[in-house]
Parts: sequence; structure tokens; C-alpha cells
Amino acid sequence: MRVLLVEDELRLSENIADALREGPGFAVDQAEDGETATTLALNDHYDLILLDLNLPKKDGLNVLRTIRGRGSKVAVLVLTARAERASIIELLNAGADDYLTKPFDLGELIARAKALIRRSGSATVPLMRFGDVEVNTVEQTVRRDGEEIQLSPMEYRVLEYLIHRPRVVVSKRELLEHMYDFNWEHHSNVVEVHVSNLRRKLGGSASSDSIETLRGRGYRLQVGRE
Amino acid sequence: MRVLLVEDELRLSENIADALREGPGFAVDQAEDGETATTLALNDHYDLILLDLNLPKKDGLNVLRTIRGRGSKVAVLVLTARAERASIIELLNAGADDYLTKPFDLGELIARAKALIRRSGSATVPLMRFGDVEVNTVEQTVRRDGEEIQLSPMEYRVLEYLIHRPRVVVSKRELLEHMYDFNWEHHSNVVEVHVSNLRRKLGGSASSDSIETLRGRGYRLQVGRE
DNA sequence: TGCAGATCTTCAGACATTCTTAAGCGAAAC
DNA sequence: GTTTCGCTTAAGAATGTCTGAAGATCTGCA
Repeated sequence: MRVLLVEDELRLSENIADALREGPGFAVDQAEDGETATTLALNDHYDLILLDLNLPKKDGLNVLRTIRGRGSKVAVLVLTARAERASIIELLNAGADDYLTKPFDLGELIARAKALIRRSGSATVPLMRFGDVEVNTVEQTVRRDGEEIQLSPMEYRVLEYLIHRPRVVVSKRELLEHMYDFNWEHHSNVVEVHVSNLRRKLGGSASSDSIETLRGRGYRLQVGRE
Repeated sequence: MRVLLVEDELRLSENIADALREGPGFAVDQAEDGETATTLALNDHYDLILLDLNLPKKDGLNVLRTIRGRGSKVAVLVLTARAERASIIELLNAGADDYLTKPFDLGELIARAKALIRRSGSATVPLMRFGDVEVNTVEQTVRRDGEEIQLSPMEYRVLEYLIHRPRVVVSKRELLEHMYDFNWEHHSNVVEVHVSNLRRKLGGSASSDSIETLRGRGYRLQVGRE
């Protein structure tokens, strides 16, 4: 297993690296600043990234956003100082898989790291299907009968979120929290509008009722048999 | 998802419970002391237990040890006060999956709760059966012979509450208190109406008497076998 | 900078479902 | 036989959802 450790406090970094090498026997690369981390993360194939938040040149959140923006699905465990707690929600929304608050127990860190790698083990399939519609989550394209359906960014985000949770009821609140920053106060019907447009675009015959409405509970994507 | 919240400060408990119900849509049971918590944890199937450390009658650590001693694999997230940090290692050794230090952000609590439930994956069985009816508490769906039965939110809530207490007599008052957050002043027959509709929808032959009426006492769900 | 086109958000009215109340009826308890 | 309790039905109230349209915002391009 290959791990990228991004941490600017050198002594702490060495301690963690040693523990990861000795305990679970990971291969550990180390980076001390955000830019180096981003470059490494994008060019190598890691199973896990341990990411400190407070970094020189480019902070952890930006690193995370950059690599997620480039489509990387690598597991990311964030290390935060106590004072940085406020941004944790932001972090999770940006795509962090887990986080630990400093100071932490090294044993705990290793346990969590292993758990994350285990979890991400079932490699995510980039092609998902429902009805006669096919979604390619790498290219971020949607097709029916090989024909591409043009979706706006927001529409795609809604669809992608739903398709990652097939058959599960997803509340509008959950969709809002996923699409925007956590504290979204407005009472608006953006979600309804996007879903409405999505339905119109996906339309068709078999999939016309693919995004089901469960009044008072949310939406559910019906997926055909696999 | 079904969550047991063990917290003796009532106002805090209510706030957490509300957030868990509204956000991720969990069904939340509340306990105020360690003994009640232990009983509930051992007799019901929870997806997650939120456990305060400092409790009347039996402290959180003891609760945790008892239920782990009985082989329960349920995910446990411990809520600790700042002064209790010393015992965190002890907690993790006793089988806690995660912990949060008070005061914490509600959004953070929800994020962690979801993460834990996600991580523990298919630990708890979300499928419950009575008669020839099958209830999937994850999808919030009800089926008979693979065919989905559409229930309104209130109807589902009644059924879910009953199905988590099979063979137990549940009074109308208890149902009312579970379905509505504040005190219900009016004398009304809402429960009777919902139960009536439920029976009609679940209907069928074998399960026609599945929701038993115990005059003057309440309702009881008859379950085939476990 | 200014323009054109696309996208996002808000609003409002139509529409649909669900909740609650109330009332009559039937069954069990006394 | 009377009373109490629960069941069922129907109807109005309350709430949630859909959709078209319009204004706001963003983006690429000259």
C-alpha cells in the first residue's frame, strides 16, 4: 500500500511515517507543502493521502479541492489542529473521507488509515447505469443509446449524487448540503427545479419515472437490474 | 437508520435528536440513564449508539463494556466532556468506534454519525419481516411478495415504530409522542386513522390481523418468527 | 469593456397528496 | 342494555411538489 503523508512539522511527520512503515508496512512518501503534495497526488497512484490542513504555499483544503477537482478518488484522511475545527464541515464537503484532531494517538491513526484503505478497496466503478441511461463519472458524461445528453453542471451534480446512492431515499436537504456549503439557509426550491429539468432532459420512455418523488422524504433513483 | 441517543441533559438531547431526525432522517430513541440505555441497546437493533460518558445509574464506559460483552457490534460514538479526555484511550479499548469532545458542532456530529454508519456497512440487518410483509429500514420501503406498498410518511413512521418493538404493547400515547415532537394537547384519533389505513394497505390474508388491538392498552405487532 | 448565450435562482400559481377532524357505526366491556 | 372504546369514511385544511417564466449571475469572446 502506498501512502502520501503531507505534514510540515518534520518531527511529527517522521514519527507518523515510521509508524506507518513499521506497523502496517505501508510505503510512505512525504511532502512538506501544499504544492508538492498536489503534484505528487496527481502524478502518482496512492491508496491513501494523510493531509495536514495548515500547510505552507497551499493549504490542505485547497490541495483536497484540486485533486478532487481533477477526478481523483483516492482516500483522504485529514489531520486538523483543534482550532481548525470550524472548517471540518467544509472539509467533508470537499471530499475528505475522514479526519483526526491533533493531538491524536498513533495507534488510532493507523487503525483509521487501514479502515479507509479497506473501505475504498472495492474500486469505484466509473460507469453506472439506470434504466437505459449511462453515466460516466470519470468523463462526467451522460448517454442514452450512445447519444450524449448535455447536462448543466448543477444538473450533473444532482444526478451524480443520486446515482451514487441508488434506491436510497435522498432528502432535499441532503442534496442541498452536498451541492452547496453546509450553512444554506434559504428556503428555496432549487433542487426541485433542477430535478424537474433533469427529468425533462433524461425523459424518454423507460426512464421517465426514474427519479421518483417520495413526498416529504426526498428523491430516489430507480435502477434497473444489473 | 435507527439511532439510540444516551444523554442525560434533556435540552441537549432534544437538540441532537431533532438534528438527527431532520437531517439524515434517522429514527431516534432517547435514553437518560445507563441502565435504560443498556436494556434498549441489547434488545433493539440500532445502527448507531451516541453515548454520553457521564450518566446516572451506570456510566457510559460500563454501558459500552456490557453491550460489547454481550457481543453487540453496533457502532458507538462517545460524547465526552473536556475533563474526561484522559479516559479516551480506555474508551477506544473498550470498543468505542469514535468520540467527540463537548462542546461540538451539530453538523460535525451528524457528519461523524453518517461516516460511522457508512463504515460499519452491513453490520446490522436493515430488513425486518412480519407475516409476509418485509420492511427495509434503509430504503424506507415496505414490500409484500417483492411488490412495493406505498405508505405515507406518517403511516411509515407508525409501522417502523411498531416493528422495532415486536410483540410489545405500544400505547396510543406512546405512538403520539414518537410521531410528534411537542406535547399533543388535542384529543384526536389520528393514530387510529393511520393504523386503519395501514391495515388496509398491508391488508392481505395472513397479515390481516398483524396489527393487533388491545382494547384500552394499545397496539401490538404480531411477528412470525425471529 | 461590452455583448451574447447559457445557467442559476427565485417567484407564483396550479396541482397533488397527506393530515386532521368529525361523525356515524359496530363491537367489546360493564 | 347501556356505555365506552375503536374503526371507518369522507371532507376540508394544510402542506409539499411541479413547472413556466423572469430576473440575476456567470462565462467566453471580440
